[in-house]
Amino acid sequence: MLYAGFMSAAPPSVPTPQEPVDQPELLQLGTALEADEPCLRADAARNRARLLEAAGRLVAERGAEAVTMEAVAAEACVGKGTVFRRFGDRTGLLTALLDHSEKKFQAAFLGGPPPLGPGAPPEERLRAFGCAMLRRSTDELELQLAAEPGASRRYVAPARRVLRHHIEMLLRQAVPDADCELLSHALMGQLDPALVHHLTRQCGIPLSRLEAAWTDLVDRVTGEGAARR
Amino acid sequence: MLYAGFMSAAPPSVPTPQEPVDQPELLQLGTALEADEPCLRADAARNRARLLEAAGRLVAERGAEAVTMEAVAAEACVGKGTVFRRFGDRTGLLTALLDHSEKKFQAAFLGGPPPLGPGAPPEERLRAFGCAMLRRSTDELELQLAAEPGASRRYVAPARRVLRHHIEMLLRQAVPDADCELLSHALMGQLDPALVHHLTRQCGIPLSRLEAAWTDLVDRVTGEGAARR
DNA sequence: ATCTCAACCGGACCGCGGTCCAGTTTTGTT
DNA sequence: AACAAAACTGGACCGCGGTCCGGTTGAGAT
Repeated sequence: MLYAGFMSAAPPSVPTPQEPVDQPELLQLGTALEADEPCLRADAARNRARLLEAAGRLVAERGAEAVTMEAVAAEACVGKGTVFRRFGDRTGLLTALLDHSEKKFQAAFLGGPPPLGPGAPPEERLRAFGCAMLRRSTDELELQLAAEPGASRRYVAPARRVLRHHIEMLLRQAVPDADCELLSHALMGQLDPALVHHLTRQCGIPLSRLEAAWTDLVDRVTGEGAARR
Repeated sequence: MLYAGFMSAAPPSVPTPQEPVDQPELLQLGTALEADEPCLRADAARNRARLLEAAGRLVAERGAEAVTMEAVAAEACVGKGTVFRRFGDRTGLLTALLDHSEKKFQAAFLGGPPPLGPGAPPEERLRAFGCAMLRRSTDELELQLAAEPGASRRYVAPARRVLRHHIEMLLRQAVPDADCELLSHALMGQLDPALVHHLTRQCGIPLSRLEAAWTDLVDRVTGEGAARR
């Protein structure tokens, strides 16, 4: 009765019981920090805990690459499907493993004491933020890397090396006193095809704006912009 | 020898008859541009051509994601093993597909006419280089993306978004007149865990240098460095 | 206590990337 | 022309990520 003449709106909408994958919800400043799982059934919550623990054990004992979905399932005495239902995919599982330190870090720069948290001038906060992230990266690096497929190969691709090297050379001419090798990586970041795809296709940003941002970045880095501003 | 130390430095080096995978050799300025394959046996060369052609056909007809190793092999009437022997892995195959335009691009900024090629001041060459790369990316984007596994997800990861957004906010305070959204991506590039791993673990660069480079980058971008230099 | 239904579970199943090796073809040598 | 070594070939095989679905179980309503 409820749905008399109502169905026309609903698309094909299979009776999928709504993706239950728990997103690592982006912080909720001020709310209780430990109310993680939305409203999980008892057994589901128990399995989730088991799975995370098992995954942690695996990465501790045999390295991050041993964290295979099947292995985790077996280690937790749980079906394979359960792992996927809970975490969506491998990346989701690894991300969940990182979630705790992630939240701590977010809390630190969002509400913690200066210079990381609010209260210091923005430039100083930026400097502190970068250093904090660098240190954090070196700690949980293995997981961080495993969570992103193909991450370890990215900076070894020959093509990329040539391009970066060219930027580095030009930088050496333009700003001889800088650490051009490292600086070139920052510039490369702005030209990453994946980024370009994301910005233009998914965010709808026109190419012209990307170009403008690039020239602006070059100006700032080479110090040419200082005169103009 | 060109690629010594590329693929994770062959460890125990089994009696494998030397990886015959043909690297997209990094440019050889001045040599013949069409002597691509090093010294391939006749049938091997023929199969290689067949494979590339088949792959091209597939990507043209059914998109880059249809370029499966098995599909390419079948389309070229060739065994699966042959594809892997020739190109190493999927990435290698896609890379080889991109190789032609890659070489053209390299030639353009290495030896072509200014402002891309030599002859113009470095700042101008940098600007031209970026714009050229941006345009190139938008063209062969699909392949470029497919060649790097997980590339399309990278910039959608929630954690990354939060971090980038924080940088963006700080930038807005520090340099209100800039395109902070785009600028933040460049800064993020310098903090990418994969990059940190590559620089510290594979290149042996100490963390302190990364930190120094980061603060220097912040100074340059916020214009604070101008006063200091 | 019982009923009902949505949520959950497990594991069979699929496709793909990647490896391996027995057999075949090419090339250089005598 | 005949031969041997080297290089190449193809397809069976493996492991893993991801999907699917029939059966089960927990939680609220009566």
